[in-house]
Amino acid sequence: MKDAGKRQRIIDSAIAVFAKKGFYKTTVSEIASSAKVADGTIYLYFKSKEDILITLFEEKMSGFLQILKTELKEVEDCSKKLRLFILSYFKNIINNRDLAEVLTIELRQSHKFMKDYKNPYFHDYLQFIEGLILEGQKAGVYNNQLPAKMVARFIFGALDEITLRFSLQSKKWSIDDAPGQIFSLLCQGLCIDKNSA
Amino acid sequence: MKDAGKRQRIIDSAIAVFAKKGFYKTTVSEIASSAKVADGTIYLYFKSKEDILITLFEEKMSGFLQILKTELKEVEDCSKKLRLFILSYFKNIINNRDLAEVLTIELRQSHKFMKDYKNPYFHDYLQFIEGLILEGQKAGVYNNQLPAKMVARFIFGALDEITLRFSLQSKKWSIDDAPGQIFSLLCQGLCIDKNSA
DNA sequence: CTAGCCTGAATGAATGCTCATTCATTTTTC
DNA sequence: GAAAAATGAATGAGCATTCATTCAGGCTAG
Repeated sequence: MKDAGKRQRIIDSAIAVFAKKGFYKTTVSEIASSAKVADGTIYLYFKSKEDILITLFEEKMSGFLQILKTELKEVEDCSKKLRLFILSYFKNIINNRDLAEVLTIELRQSHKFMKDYKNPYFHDYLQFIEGLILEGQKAGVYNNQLPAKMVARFIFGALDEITLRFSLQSKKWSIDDAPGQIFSLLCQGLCIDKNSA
Repeated sequence: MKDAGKRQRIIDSAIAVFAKKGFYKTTVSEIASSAKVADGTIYLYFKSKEDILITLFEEKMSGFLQILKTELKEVEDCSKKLRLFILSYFKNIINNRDLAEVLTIELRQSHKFMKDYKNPYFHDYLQFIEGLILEGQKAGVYNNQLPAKMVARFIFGALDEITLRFSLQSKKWSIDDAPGQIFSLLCQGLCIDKNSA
């Protein structure tokens, strides 16, 4: 019988190596040796190198979305939800930096390197953010002049960039403060006086 | 004498093909045939396939920054500057979608696939945004609780994501409205009432 | 109980294909 | 008619994938 633990080891090793060298520069041998497995064994568990990446996307992104949904289930107030979302996002990214790097960097080219793979999980994830915005708009708390889809992209892009580069930066801002600052920037904007713009 | 026009054609073809297939999936032959040039000719103008990409970064990013700086030179008011920046960013991205795709997607992995290439031009670009923020903070218009470096990343990430995906999206929001909406979101935030957060 | 058998997971060397790069030759330029 | 520029077929390195072989442990017949 095939070994689920071995399969997991391959995925985890792939995440680490992809994060370090990028998808194209990592060789299947490297994943194999990092997972303490023979090269050929990889192909007992996955169809191809690309299949490892796709599987990884699906399992990890849906897992992440699951966590987010669970964590926000209790909360009622939409701004509290948004704040918690940002916090949770940060926490998860920081604790899985390799994964975050693989998901976001390779995601960007996914439509190019996997013909007709549409990243349904990424789509779900964006829809989740969009849902948060729509809710706030319906409640009359968020400005409903702003298209929710666009706001969702905006938030995703901003969070993605900030968390992705967090570690590489000469820490001019602190990880503990960042989520609060981002929430404030998002909700209240950059300007001190709302009428000054 | 080497032909500057031919060199340019190679760069432009590379942008188109990289955008379509990604750096790793494009072959030098494809660039060559798209530029109507023999494979070997590429190597008279560039050291390697990677060198094409690096050159492309340097020339295009510095050119883009140049344009931005020129366009903003006249403006005094920092919020007008920010608004114009967003507008100009959109305009340039929309008119050079292939380039934008190459710069941002491949940029994300550049530190992985080119050993020790540090993207100085990207850094300059971020510094430029940071400068806009600092200026506004000094003028007392922008909230100076927010670290300018972080805000710059935030803006870059948001704009990057939105413009990058603009064309691929089922246009739920319009290209003409987007820059204004983004400016508003950035300056005044998502919430209708500043004290509701 | 146990010797022989069977199954299928695991291995890693061998295969073969895909390009980046080179370079001997041809063409253009002045 | 040199020198420079361009060509594109040939080269060979790198690497995903395959597959003949090994091995472990469970099952059966006697």
